[in-house]
Amino acid sequence: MLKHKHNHDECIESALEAAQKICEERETRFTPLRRRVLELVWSKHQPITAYEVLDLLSEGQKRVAPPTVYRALDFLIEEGFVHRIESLNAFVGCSDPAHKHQGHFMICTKCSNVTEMNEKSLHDVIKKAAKENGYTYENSILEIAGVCENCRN
Amino acid sequence: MLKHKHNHDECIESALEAAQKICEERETRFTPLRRRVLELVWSKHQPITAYEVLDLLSEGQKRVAPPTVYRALDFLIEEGFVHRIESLNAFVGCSDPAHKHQGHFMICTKCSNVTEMNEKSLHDVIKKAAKENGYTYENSILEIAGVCENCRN
DNA sequence: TGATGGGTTGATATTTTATAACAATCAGGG
DNA sequence: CCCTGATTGTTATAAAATATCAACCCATCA
Ligand SMILES: [Zn+2]
Ligand SMILES: [Zn+2]
Ligand SMILES: [Zn+2]
Ligand SMILES: [Zn+2]
Repeated sequence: MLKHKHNHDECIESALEAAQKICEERETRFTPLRRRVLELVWSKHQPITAYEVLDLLSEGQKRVAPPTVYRALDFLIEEGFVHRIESLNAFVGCSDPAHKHQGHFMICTKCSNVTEMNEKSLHDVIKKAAKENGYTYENSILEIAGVCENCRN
Repeated sequence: MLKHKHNHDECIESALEAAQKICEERETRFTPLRRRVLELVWSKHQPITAYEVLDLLSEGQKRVAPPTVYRALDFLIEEGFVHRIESLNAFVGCSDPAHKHQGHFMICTKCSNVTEMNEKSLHDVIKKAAKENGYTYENSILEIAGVCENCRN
């Protein structure tokens, strides 16, 4: 269950438009394939595996091969339009692609919905912890498993 | 490079003894296989993959099959003697097996050494963030990538 | 024009990581 | 000893990701 009902088509559309715009700014190539893969990642509005993307991408045409999908995903991750959820081997669209970052997520163990946290304070605490332990911070993944509000009711 | 030089044999030995003791308390079975796998996980004192464990375990005897290793690792993770590092598909011995928890790690991108953080404050901040976002906290993984003190020099 | 070169995609094969399913063995209680 | 449940062995397969090389696209410029 999604946290809030919303027009998901619009939601996808705005993600695609944002990506397009950012790529123009950065002069990187938002090719039809990359656009289509980003659309498919958003289509589920939940974590989606590379092979699920592959299946969707292959519908109504010759089956594509894994590298096609992985390369597109690599690009989208590199640009910050998609995050990889390590604990699920799955991918999810970024809720704030304008600002490059690694994602901090909460994952509902009942419904599999994922919420991205864009909280600077949390980010700062993590950076600080790294520093205190003598590490020069590069990036981090945080994946919290729990039960979401909807699923508790 | 390890942060501090130490007698690694002793280090392994004490991890094994601690595990043995905990299993006696819990009345779970610390079989020779499970003991051996835990020993191998500790032997590297760095994240080790399941198949590396498999190779080591197979030395000087008939090659064991993957399920043998994965089942032992499952047990050790369940008991809290080993953590899985999601971003590396690898496993590492827990530095504080007496208190069950999921691990929070820093991973050096130069030397691959891993430091486990057993900081309650960090744990509390993460729990708090989950609560604020409407989630009932179950557990979490945190994996910070950075450069360790040794590797900066 | 058409050669050149970088970036992208296609295609084939393989590697790496993990699990399913069932048989054999072991350890403890009656 | 026999039964039972847990553990381990064995075979096969699934799932996730990558290596490699060929084909294609397209902008630049000789
Ligand atoms: Zn994001
Ligand atoms: Zn839920
Ligand atoms: Zn630990
Ligand atoms: Zn290092």
